[in-house]
Amino acid sequence: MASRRDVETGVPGAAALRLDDDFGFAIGTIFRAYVKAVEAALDDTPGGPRGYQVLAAAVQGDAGSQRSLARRLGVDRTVMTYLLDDLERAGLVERRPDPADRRNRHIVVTEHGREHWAKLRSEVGRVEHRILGVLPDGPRQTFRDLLCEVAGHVNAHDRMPPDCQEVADLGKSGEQAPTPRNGRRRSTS
Amino acid sequence: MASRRDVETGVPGAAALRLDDDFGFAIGTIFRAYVKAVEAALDDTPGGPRGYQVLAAAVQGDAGSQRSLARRLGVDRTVMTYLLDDLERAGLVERRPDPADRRNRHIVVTEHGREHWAKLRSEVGRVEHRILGVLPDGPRQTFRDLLCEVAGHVNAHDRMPPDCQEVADLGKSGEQAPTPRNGRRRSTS
DNA sequence: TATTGTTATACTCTATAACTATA
DNA sequence: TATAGTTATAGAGTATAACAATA
Repeated sequence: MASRRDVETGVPGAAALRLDDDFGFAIGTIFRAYVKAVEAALDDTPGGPRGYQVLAAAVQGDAGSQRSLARRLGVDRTVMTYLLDDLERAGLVERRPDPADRRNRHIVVTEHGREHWAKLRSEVGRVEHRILGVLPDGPRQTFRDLLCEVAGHVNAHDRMPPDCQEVADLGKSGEQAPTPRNGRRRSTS
Repeated sequence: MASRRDVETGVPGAAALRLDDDFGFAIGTIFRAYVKAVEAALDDTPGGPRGYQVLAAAVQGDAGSQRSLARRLGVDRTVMTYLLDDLERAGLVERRPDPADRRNRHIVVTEHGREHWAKLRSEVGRVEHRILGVLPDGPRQTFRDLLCEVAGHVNAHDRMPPDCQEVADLGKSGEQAPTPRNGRRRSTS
């Protein structure tokens, strides 16, 4: 049960004293480096990484309505509107009104969007390959599998799958937490 | 060399079609969930996760000057000023002028800061433990080790260690990339 | 002149709250 | 009344540039 670090900290899996062994710092470092590199690769894509994910969902064909897609991607529905405005203006996706419920709008890729995504996909893949390049083949695949397993679990608990949505109501109100804590305002001019 | 997915994509380690197997989505999901939970745990700590990391460095005793610490944490030096303003006002750290070079200011913990950090440390550890809770002990430690290995590599390549800083000049100018790409401005009113 | 730290300003991103239309 | 989508406004976070003190 106890890992090697527990002797030091007394807490299972506690944050380490050394920065290069801190979980939060490690995942933050990787995430920022990945986002930065992907943003560079997605320079000509509206919405950057977000737009790419929307495009990916649309290519897959199961993007669904704006609302459900926004929930799945963890963004606010208003952000999704802006995102789709940009993607639609670039001719990558289209908003298609749902005949069954005319309040909904389904997101579908255009042919151009499909081609564009195919190109982006390989570029993004190269970024991932570069970031994970330190690890040998075996450990890299292990790491990837574990990462996806953890993410899947987090996703299932934090933001319920779009199907069993009604179970999620446990005091948490809307889409995202406000989190204003950094009260920095000195300049009153 | 080729993983199971390469057959589909043609690119080693390429982003997957399915969202739950996408590297970027996975690490983004974990990172956001972690930050959100940590922010909740660090509600009474100025600067949130950033402030916690500054505090950790100060407790460790090798925080150094504001500049070097900012570089190590990957934040702008102006942000570091605001961060330290808040932490100092809360009585957690102190700015101590460096006798050797009076431009520098060394960051040191107060006794209160040390006690506060000890409490935060265990709370943050619990968050990590909860996020990684799906994985059995063995795989969890494996995942942690691989994560830190990748992060260490990324850190060494992306932002050179504070010592051999002069090697880093390869066209990249300052601290952080601007990255304005999301040209969304419709309201001209 | 270069660098550390500070301050002020502008801009980007996001949240919130209206509003419209459908149900 | 409730929901999907849109729009406008306000706030938080960050970058940029100017500045002061020191080297």
